[in-house]
Amino acid sequence: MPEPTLKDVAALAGVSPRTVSNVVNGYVHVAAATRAKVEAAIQELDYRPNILARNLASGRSGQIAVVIPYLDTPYFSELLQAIIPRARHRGFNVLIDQTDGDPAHEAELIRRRPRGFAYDGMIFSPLGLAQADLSQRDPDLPLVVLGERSSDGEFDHVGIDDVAAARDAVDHLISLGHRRIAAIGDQPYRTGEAAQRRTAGYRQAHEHAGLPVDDSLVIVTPRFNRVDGAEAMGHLLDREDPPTAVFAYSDLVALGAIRTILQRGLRVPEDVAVIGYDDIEDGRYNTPTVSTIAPDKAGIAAAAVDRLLERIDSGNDLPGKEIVCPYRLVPRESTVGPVTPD
Amino acid sequence: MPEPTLKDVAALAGVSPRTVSNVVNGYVHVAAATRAKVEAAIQELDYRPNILARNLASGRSGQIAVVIPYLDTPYFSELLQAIIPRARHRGFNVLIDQTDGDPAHEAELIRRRPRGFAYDGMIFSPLGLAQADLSQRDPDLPLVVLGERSSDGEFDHVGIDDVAAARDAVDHLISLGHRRIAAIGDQPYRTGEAAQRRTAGYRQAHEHAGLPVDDSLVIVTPRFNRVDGAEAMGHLLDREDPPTAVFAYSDLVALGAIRTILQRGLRVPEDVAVIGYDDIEDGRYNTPTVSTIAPDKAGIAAAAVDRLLERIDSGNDLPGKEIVCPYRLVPRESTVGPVTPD
DNA sequence: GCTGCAATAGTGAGCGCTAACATTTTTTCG
DNA sequence: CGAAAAAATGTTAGCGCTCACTATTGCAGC
Repeated sequence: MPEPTLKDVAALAGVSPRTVSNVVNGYVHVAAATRAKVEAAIQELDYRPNILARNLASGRSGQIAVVIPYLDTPYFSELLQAIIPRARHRGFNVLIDQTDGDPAHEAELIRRRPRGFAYDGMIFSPLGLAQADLSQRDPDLPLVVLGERSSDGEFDHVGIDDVAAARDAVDHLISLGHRRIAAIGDQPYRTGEAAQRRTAGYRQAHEHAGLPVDDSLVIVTPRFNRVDGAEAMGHLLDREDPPTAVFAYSDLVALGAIRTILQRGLRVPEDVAVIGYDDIEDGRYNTPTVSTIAPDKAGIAAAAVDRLLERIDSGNDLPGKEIVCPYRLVPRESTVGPVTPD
Repeated sequence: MPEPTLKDVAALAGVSPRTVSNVVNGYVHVAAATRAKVEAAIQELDYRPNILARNLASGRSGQIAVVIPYLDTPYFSELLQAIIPRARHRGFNVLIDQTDGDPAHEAELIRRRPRGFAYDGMIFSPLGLAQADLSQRDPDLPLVVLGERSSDGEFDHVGIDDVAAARDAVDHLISLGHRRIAAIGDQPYRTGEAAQRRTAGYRQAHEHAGLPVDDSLVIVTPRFNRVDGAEAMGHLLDREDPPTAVFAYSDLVALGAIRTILQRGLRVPEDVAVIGYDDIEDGRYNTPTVSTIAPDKAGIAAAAVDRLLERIDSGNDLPGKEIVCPYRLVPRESTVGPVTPD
């Protein structure tokens, strides 16, 4: 037997299809008695609306795309874990697309809706694309950009104040008495805007404290992962004048750096203090636990989803909006040492 | 201006909508000249088919759901990385659903297509559900089950021979001279079928070698992660007669165990040899690198996707099929020590 | 030259729902 | 108490595509 349709329900309940549709979609102006009648019919037939038909009729797919560089990088997977329930709650399903940071792929995704995919809007966390590349986008695609850049009002953007966060991280190290502080993760090239903001914060913290910046302590890494952190830390420790503290541009970098420090028989934080960025779960369970900048991931996810749906509802004719979410500095063992819990 | 439709293209090309549809969908019987004409019109109008309309007309969503317990567990994320391109290549988009192993959620997903989601079939990797629970499924949902169980011909199942794989892992340790071998990860309860298969392999290997099994060396853990591995290893090392080798039921467990061993000042593999299961990337880059059972993830992904699409195409009236994929034993440093590359 | 079968193209009926518009019933209030 | 506003429901035309069914053409075989 074929699936029951809305018409079947209407016939059984003795009302019009329109009324059934109203009930199914929670429209307000339905008399209680009518609603009960319709719901009984729905129960009896085990009716479920055909989503495909609804999509065509409404012109909506009920899906949003979330485009991130890496699915298995903790920061992104944790962010995704926050985005999905938020979207679900609002009646939208999430399509995930991983770009590997490939600039061509990223550019293509915002330039033109790919064939065979149905989504009503996109949350996009670019990696291989510079600020400027984002203007070449499909103006009809409702878009919210995540991450470290500013939108200049051209599009919606959700993120934290990275420069301030980086400055806070380095301030924390300075306040602990450190004077030779390395930075691991700079990317002084076109698409390294995120890294450059952290470097800017690093410099600001030094300036505020009246400390000189030793440029040789700012280490460039191609990515923000464990291996990069471990290698960079190795080079730093090979120097005659190694730093006493490290600001790592991600928790993964921090974890890699800590591992190298420990492998050399040195202690964290006694010999070298380390602070990371992102507040990923691995850092919270590491030995030592990793001090970090904790962006409000739930807040970012909620803001991004809500803004995107607002934009979709509006027919995509809203001006670009800059949404700045809070972050917290979370001191843990890797900077302040073991804390005895009460 | 509204999006161009198939009709617009047909008008411009001077053919019928049907012919345009044929061209778009790569139907064979289209004269080359006609095809060229239509393609030119498509180009000119920048036409893209409306997926929503196609879905309704064809009764297909072009999407499949992949249901896994955890998105950020390396084994699953790596498997997903293999499934997605395979499905894409075949013209299907992948919807990801994470269950956290929640039995109720898992049961619900296979019992009844949730409202608001469109997919034509499901690849399902159950965690909180026992074999028996799978029979309570929606018979109309094209389903392929992944992981460690057998289907008994009731549904399609793709996996490796876990009992044999576990046996091989333990054989490997035995062949290296180990006689006291622990197993970390047993789950002797209803939903622990996967773990129980590995324990069976562990026992078989002992039997074949004529070794007695010391049941106190079979450690139960609630999950297969680093923390569980680290804790279990701690208990084992606290014993008066610690094992000289460990078969960990996942690479994460192995990584946790290795960490505990190293923290105690012992060496791997000289003091304790460790072999894992899954062949995740973390294990390949760990120090020491982790010996493991490497399931053919690409093969599993391909088999699962292909079988599911076959089932969808057939209208879901295929008998259940058991697909067994190959695996490899990969000896690395954690059992055989450093290997000098040529 | 005629039949018959491929190859090629056209016609039109939906797919099951939404939503604009229309209609009827109920409520509000001077 | 009657007019107007609000609530409740009905009517119906699509949404843009696919696909079963038809109609036309080309050409081999006799």
